[in-house]
Amino acid sequence: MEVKGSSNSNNSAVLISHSEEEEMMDLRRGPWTVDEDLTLINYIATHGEGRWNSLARSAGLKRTGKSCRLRWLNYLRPDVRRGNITLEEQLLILELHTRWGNRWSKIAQYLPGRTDNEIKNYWRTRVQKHAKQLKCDVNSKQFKDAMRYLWMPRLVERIQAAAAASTTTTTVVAPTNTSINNNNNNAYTYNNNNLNNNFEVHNGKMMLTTTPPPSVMANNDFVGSQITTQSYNTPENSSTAASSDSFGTPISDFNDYYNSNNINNLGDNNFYQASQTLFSHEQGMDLQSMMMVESNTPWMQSGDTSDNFWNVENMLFLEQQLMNDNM
DNA sequence: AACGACCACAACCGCCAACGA
DNA sequence: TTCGTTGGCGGTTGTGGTCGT
Repeated sequence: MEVKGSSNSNNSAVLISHSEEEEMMDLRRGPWTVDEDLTLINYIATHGEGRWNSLARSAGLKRTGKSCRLRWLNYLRPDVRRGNITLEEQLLILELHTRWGNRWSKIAQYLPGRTDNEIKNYWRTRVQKHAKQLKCDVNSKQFKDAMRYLWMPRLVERIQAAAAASTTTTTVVAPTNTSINNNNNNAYTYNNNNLNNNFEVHNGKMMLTTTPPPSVMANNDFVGSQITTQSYNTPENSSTAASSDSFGTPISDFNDYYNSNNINNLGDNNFYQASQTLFSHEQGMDLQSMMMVESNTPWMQSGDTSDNFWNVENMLFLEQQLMNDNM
């Protein structure tokens, strides 16, 4: 596995002096080297973390305390989970972002092993990209509606499908009228208002439950002896049966968003059709006009168009969803 | 093969709040 | 109360990899 940002075994981290202090101390900047990583890991294993400025000096690292802290928290910590954002995690991110906005650290608290930086990057590179493609603001109601009524049900559907493929007992319900109960630091319960099904996410794994969620470890104290090797980018937990990226990949993946049987009866539509329709609705167009506009829009005519059909029933359904949402 | 565009993500920056002297 | 230090947060940038032409 590659080591992004720290794979430079040739000590190629740039020596750049930005401030006088840095110049005096000959502080390093840029990618961390393996040696630096090992130094930091070993020092923390022995002395613990905190007091990062003095830690950096004591460890002999020519880095700012801030840089050490970030390197540790975002990359070197043993409980950092690396690899693809799973479907469950995507769902959580979407849900939590609708609640808290760009409170990345807060969101990260609910995704064990994921860092705020990782979630932030995920949001910026993938979610915002699609908002841009839809020519709307990522914080707009339209986009949030698209997430809520299109992406999230689809995510649940895919999680359900994946779960069904691996087990035959898990049942997950669409979170179209959901609430999240923060039972503890790392577990959630999605309560569907219409049905009595709950699913919970524990340590990044979604499960149907009828019992209170188990307590999840609150702290990840790192206690141990000297570490001599580092398992970079271990894909542990990074890829499950449901770990494919439902909307992180290019448009083609979106296009099949509603091509399969859909719990919300929105089948036979691709994501962009649905989204664009949603936006048109928000802008006050009538359904017939929307259909005519949509059928002539370039994005509808390009790519996977075999299933491009946005029928009145589905649009009425979506409209009903919006009305319910506004009540 | 070469090149440019795009993507993903590590790392950095600036700001701010908390805290202790 | 003031000031310096520290840690945390959200935003931004830099860079290597990938993909399409």
